[in-house]
Amino acid sequence: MPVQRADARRNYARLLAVAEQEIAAHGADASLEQIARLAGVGSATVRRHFPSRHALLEAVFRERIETLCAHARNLGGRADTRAALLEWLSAVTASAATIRGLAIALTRDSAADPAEAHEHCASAQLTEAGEPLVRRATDDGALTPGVTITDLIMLITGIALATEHHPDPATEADRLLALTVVGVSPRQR
Amino acid sequence: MPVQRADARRNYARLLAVAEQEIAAHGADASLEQIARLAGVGSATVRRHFPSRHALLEAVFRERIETLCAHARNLGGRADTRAALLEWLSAVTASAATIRGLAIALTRDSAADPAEAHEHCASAQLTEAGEPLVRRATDDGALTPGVTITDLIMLITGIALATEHHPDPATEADRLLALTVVGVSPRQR
DNA sequence: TACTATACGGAGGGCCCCGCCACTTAGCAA
DNA sequence: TTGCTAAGTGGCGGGGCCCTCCGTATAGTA
Repeated sequence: MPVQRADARRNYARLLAVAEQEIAAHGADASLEQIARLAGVGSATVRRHFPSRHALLEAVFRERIETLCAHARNLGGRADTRAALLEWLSAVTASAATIRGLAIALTRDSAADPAEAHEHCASAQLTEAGEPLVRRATDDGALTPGVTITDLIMLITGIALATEHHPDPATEADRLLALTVVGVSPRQR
Repeated sequence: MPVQRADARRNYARLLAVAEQEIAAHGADASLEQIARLAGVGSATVRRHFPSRHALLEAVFRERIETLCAHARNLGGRADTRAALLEWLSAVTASAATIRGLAIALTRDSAADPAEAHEHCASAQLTEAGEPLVRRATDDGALTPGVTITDLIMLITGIALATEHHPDPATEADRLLALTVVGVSPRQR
């Protein structure tokens, strides 16, 4: 008994590819019907493979999220825990600011259907992957006490959302992240 | 020759009142038709008074923005320039996080029709009002060099957007603002 | 009171999301 | 190879929203 029929898998793959382009072109609320049209399938098929818009976003960004998680894991052994955390935060910021729709997806799955499988949603994955970096940095005294991984991810998604309409989102987002890291107030005392 | 007919003024006022409620209830992309229905006017009338959704948002938030600008002006005389700036930033954050749709409106008018009157748009007004506070704080060495009023407003709108779906947006936003002010890295040296 | 520019509302077209259901077809078994 | 069956598909209809156009009503004036 095949888990999924061959044509279904084919359609899934085509839809994912088309969706990626459409979302890159028109943002997180690209037309699902347009995606179906470009993929050469009926609109019901989109809905069958991706029950909600959020599910589609999740699927489209899955690889990218996993790459970021892997990056975090690779940085886990670094001696300089502060540098490791900052490098990862910078990478996440770059992705969130560059890949259209990602930031919105991250904010939205915080408040999606509560019944849904929230274990594997993008923001949960990122949180889980980044947590060790934060903990190690905190233990080293390289992080302001009380700062959590959730705080950091929220700040990053916020920065990405705010810079979305900027001429050069990536640069601006990185700039704002840098400000956030050192703080707006100059180091005193 | 009256600038505007009495019935037009009446409809404008009713629409504004209804729109405020609807936007508070359903966010920045509340249905314009629903607003028209609740106000008891045709949908074309909404469009006549507010050519774009952005124009409607601008009108709805106008008073609040002006209040914030007045607040900034009142703080202009404070001796403690750092405290003055921080108080204002906190006030802006509170508004952006509390009033649904305001943050989105702020990000959107950065990238609205370029031909439109961008002189009086909400973000421009806030920028203009906050600039003196930033300048004075910078002169006092109470602000990290290079930080502009534009940066700060972008950070605040970002924080507001990211905390929108949080159970307690106001508290969370204030918390993130505090982090941003002191910086994620602890003061060193 | 009569007139006119101003403002109004509804109809119609286009696009989209969503759910339903009859039909096709992939993959298995004889 | 040939049927069989359930998984998978696509189109259709309903409802909603946005937007534009155009005939009509009315506020304000002469």
